[in-house]
Amino acid sequence: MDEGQGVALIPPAARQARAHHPRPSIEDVAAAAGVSTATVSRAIRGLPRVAQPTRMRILEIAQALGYAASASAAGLATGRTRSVGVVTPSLRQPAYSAAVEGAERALRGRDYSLVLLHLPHRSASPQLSTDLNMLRRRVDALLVLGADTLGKDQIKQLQRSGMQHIVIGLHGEHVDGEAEAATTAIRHLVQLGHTDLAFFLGEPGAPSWANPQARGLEHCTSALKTEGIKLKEIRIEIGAGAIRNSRRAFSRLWAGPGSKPTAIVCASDEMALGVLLEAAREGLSIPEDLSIVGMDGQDLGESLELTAVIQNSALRAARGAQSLLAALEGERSVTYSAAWSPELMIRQSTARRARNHSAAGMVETEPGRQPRDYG
Amino acid sequence: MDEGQGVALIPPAARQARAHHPRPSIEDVAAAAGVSTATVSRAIRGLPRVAQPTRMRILEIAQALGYAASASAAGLATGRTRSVGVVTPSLRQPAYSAAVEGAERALRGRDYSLVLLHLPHRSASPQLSTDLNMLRRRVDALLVLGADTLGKDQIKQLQRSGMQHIVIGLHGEHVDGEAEAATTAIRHLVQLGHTDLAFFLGEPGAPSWANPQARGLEHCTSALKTEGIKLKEIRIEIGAGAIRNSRRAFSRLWAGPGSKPTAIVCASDEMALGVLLEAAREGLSIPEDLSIVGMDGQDLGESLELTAVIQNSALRAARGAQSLLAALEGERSVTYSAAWSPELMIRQSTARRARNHSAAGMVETEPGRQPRDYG
DNA sequence: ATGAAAGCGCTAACAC
DNA sequence: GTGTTAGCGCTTTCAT
Repeated sequence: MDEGQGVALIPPAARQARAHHPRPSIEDVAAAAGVSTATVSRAIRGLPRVAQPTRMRILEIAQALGYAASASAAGLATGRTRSVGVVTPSLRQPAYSAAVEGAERALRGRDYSLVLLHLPHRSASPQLSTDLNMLRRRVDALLVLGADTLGKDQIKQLQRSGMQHIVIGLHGEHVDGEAEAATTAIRHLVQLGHTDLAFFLGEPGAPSWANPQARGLEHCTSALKTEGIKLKEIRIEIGAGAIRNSRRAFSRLWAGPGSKPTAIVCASDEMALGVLLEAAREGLSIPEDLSIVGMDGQDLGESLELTAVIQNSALRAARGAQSLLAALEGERSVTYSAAWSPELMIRQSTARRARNHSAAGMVETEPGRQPRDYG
Repeated sequence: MDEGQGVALIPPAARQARAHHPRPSIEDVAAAAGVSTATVSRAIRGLPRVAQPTRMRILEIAQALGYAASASAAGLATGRTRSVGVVTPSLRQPAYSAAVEGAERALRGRDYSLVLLHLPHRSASPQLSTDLNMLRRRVDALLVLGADTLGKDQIKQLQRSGMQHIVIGLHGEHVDGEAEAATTAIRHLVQLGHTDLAFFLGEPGAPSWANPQARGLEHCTSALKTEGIKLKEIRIEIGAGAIRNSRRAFSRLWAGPGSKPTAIVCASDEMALGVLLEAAREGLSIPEDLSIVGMDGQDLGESLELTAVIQNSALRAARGAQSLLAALEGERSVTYSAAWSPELMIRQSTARRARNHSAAGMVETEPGRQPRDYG
């Protein structure tokens, strides 16, 4: 790090220029063009009541002067900032960073800018409210990523404030996204003929998307039991330890007595990776000997060619942003919360259950099916 | 997706309220407190010339009214927006998202907000300049992530505009970050006694940090040769195909004739993962049979307990942001570019070369060393 | 098609 | 310690 004595790249002349804040104002442009500021304003924003030649001249001059309207002044005059706040609990988790990317794209496409607020812990701290409040006067609307990012009270506060907002990923009264995702994954495997499954999921109390412990899942599992399908639930620490822990859990599972599952659902791609590594070590072929379904399935899942229940959070966030903008421009209210509907992305890590699957894995490949180059 | 007919969670009453934009202004607060707006302004911003009881009263009233100063109005009055723009080429790559996180933290800690600009392709398109220009009037300073994010002309333009900015990750005249990182990694392995190395790196022309093809690296490699150390360079597609490709490359390498390297440097954690998977399949123990060094080494590398050359980009970005703020508040100029100094993070994937290491791997473990639970 | 003028909500001198 | 006042740079009627 050498910020302190970092190389100053600008020549003294430019430095001078900056020191005097020589940013041209709309008046400068108006004067240079010999018109009023009102005309310049219309011309630059592409509003109608300007003669074509006049407009051209103004645009040229503005360009030459390097003029751009001050966001503050425009904002004060119009009452709108042309920016929306995006609050996310994480930037490292692919689902969230993808969502932020999606939102950014949607917003920038409409000439809105995105103010990022990173709220790692969903606490009801006064600090948090302060941060939200700061945002409130800075942006026209709020896109909240993650159902648990804001507490109920904060959501209420938002609603009271009358600020337009959308919460992406909320599992509300009607839909439980997590359970739905888990169900989707399990259904896929059952359809492939698997009757002995393991489910690697988060510890009870784990936050957000990695924790499919909702009653929807319990419905699903009890339904399974009546069909004679075994589903062993294995709780894994999520987050940084997910890979290590799922490796360990898989080893234990495989070394243990009793029948081995022919398919595993993992609540995150990291867990799936752990299973993949350990399975490679055991000499198992994926998906011939063992089917694996991931969740979240963005970058890592894609690279690993993992069949996964994906969130397409980028698209969802983009849509959310679009709704927000539509509401802003159309004056209508969209203050609402959207539920997450997961999609199943079938890739290379699941296959129909081998007919004569032994308890220990290590079975001949189904005829006609190429072994994958998985470990 | 159901934004269109999404559940509106606010009751009609609140909806009414919003419709009338009932945001209190500073005058409302002043009136309610029986003071002037100037006093309110001072009180709220914590400026000195306000009596303690007055301040308390004002703060209370402001709180009760849900007042927060309009950023636009304040910005127009002060000439500063209290926000800085962060431009990043990516949010998915851990190094960048970590950097954004770091910057956000630093900025929010100082009550600045962060406006995000995502510029995936470093093109000289007019669109890009437009976007940059938009930002210019919206933020007080710019933090540019990535050496290649902006083209030379755009940097020049920035400099001319006099906007405060810092570029993080630039390998300038003096330091070549990539080569330095590669050198660091290689040196580590050589010190562990390895004399036969492979280097998985990006294709020529690959962007930014994953492409250590600078002349610094060539210096390093030629130096190695004179020491009798073999370094086989293997070019791998980076990005989405990195894992798959490095698996393939490793298989080929291992199946091929001749001596096998005892250590591998990977230009990204994804490549390292590919190697890890394939090594597990070959029955190799890491690091006993094979040492692996990753690069970028944030989340994935950490989870895999990979020895890696890390960028600590979060810290770097935070420092950059701090410098920017210091400059903004102190009026001094910091327009400069910072170079990246990589650090070696020694974790579990490298070990001293086994004494009687066979060409094929599969060697007894060094006495006294626990085999890792790697695949 | 263009211009004059009245703010938008806040801050910062300056006066008291 | 507190109030008065003059803008900040733009948008937006309303005239012309």
